[in-house]
Amino acid sequence: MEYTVNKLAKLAGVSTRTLRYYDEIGLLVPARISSNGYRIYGRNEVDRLQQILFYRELDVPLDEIRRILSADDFNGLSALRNHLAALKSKREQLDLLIANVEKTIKAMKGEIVMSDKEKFEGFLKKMVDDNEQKYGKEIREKYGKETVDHSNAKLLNMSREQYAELEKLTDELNETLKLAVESGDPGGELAQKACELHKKWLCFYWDEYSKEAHIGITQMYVDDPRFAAYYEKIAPGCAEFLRDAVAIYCR
Amino acid sequence: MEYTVNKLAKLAGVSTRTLRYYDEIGLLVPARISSNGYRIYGRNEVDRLQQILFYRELDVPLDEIRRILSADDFNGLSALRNHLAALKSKREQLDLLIANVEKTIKAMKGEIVMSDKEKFEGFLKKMVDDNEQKYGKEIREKYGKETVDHSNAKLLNMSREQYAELEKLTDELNETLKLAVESGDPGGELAQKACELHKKWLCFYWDEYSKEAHIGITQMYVDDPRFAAYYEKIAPGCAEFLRDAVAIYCR
DNA sequence: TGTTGACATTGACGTAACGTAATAGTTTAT
DNA sequence: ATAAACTATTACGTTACGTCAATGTCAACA
Repeated sequence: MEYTVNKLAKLAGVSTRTLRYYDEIGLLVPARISSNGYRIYGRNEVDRLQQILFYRELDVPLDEIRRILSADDFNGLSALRNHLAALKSKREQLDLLIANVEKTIKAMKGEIVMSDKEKFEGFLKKMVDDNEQKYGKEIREKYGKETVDHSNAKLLNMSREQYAELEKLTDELNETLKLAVESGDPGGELAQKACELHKKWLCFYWDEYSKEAHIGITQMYVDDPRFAAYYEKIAPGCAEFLRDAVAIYCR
Repeated sequence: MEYTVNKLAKLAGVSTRTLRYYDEIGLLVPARISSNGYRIYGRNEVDRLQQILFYRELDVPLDEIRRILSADDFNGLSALRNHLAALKSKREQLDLLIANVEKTIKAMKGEIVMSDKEKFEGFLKKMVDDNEQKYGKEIREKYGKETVDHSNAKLLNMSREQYAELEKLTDELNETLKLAVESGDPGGELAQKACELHKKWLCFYWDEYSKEAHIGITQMYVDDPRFAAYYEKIAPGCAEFLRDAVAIYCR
């Protein structure tokens, strides 16, 4: 049950370079180093590598894979369930693409005419789907299936102008949020402006807005490392700040 | 029907940088450059971009996409059909992965026990599938469905030792081939050795060997740019050389 | 008319996830 | 004992862009 680099590499169908790289970035560290300096992998590493490859298959960056696998609350089983859901979602997306290609073939045979927009439909849906893949399950669990489906449906039905508007709103929100965090006061003017923008932003996805849901989702931004990471990129401590600000905003 | 970078980028869901990069590498050149130096894309470019994204979706390197799209015999319709087949093949692979994950979940719940080898089954099958994706259709068309299916089935059923043997044989074949090409004589000793190795190599995939099929497939190595590229990497003019050598070998 | 803001351009350097030598020590097989 | 097959580290190359930076252009508004 002990493998050297080559053995494990062949078993898993990856290169030895890959294994050394994973060691280098601390993603998959050998169980031990033998006296001659060779990397020795054991059962645990085999399992971990399997997990890694699963996520890699989904184009999850190695950085994030490490985070996922080392999350405090990491639970192999639930991670796999999530993974399974993601795979199925990917398959649905593939089905969309396949349908699009079939449609295109028909279009080329002159049977139908496709608009420029339609030509990229598979890819647009893919974007929605990526979103779904990342956050769908959690949101679904917390806010119910209909909310999410509705949200996606809304996104798909948006016109180009609406989409542009959403993009603009997003930028404005992020900018305001950044300044607000710098100001440091969750009850301040900037922060409350950010809350309002965030509410508007949410209403792009939601059909009905409630203060409880607003508070709930900002709490989730704090709890879920994926959301947290997103907001952390805007400003340090941003998720917490937004949660606190929204708590005041909704009072 | 005319788009500037930003317009086309938003339409297709890619970045403007991507479009400028595609221009830079000659993959998607604008229809014209307006007087102010702006890139202007038209209907043709929209279609071409759609094709590009299709292939990109399949992780085909941009280099190869360009080759595919610019092949002399390129036929949009048949390319799309090929693309469709590839997508469907990808979906099948996904199904395998999904099955594997489900199995893993069961294993984690203690219902079944998986061997180390089984743990990577989805990925091994993926390799077969990649092969299939690349060459499946052409071979299928020329040699019939059963030959290919059999070939894949054989590959999947191979034991680890057999697999190692195949790898070794492949290396030996490539090495001999390289030397043979350098010698320059298709009828020479080295070349004929290479032919024999190639025959052995083929027999790893085929159930029955025939001289005609051997000659046929080496001809295809010359005709099909994808195979040609593979052999070109071993030695310049390698595909042609092998074809000529095999013609002598089978006489 | 001047200025502003949203566009466009070309460099040019950064990045992720390895591939691919080059060089050198170790183990295994004949 | 010597070759073949493995291991190691170091280091530069590659693909497909992301991300500034510096600069130019265009439409609109005060």
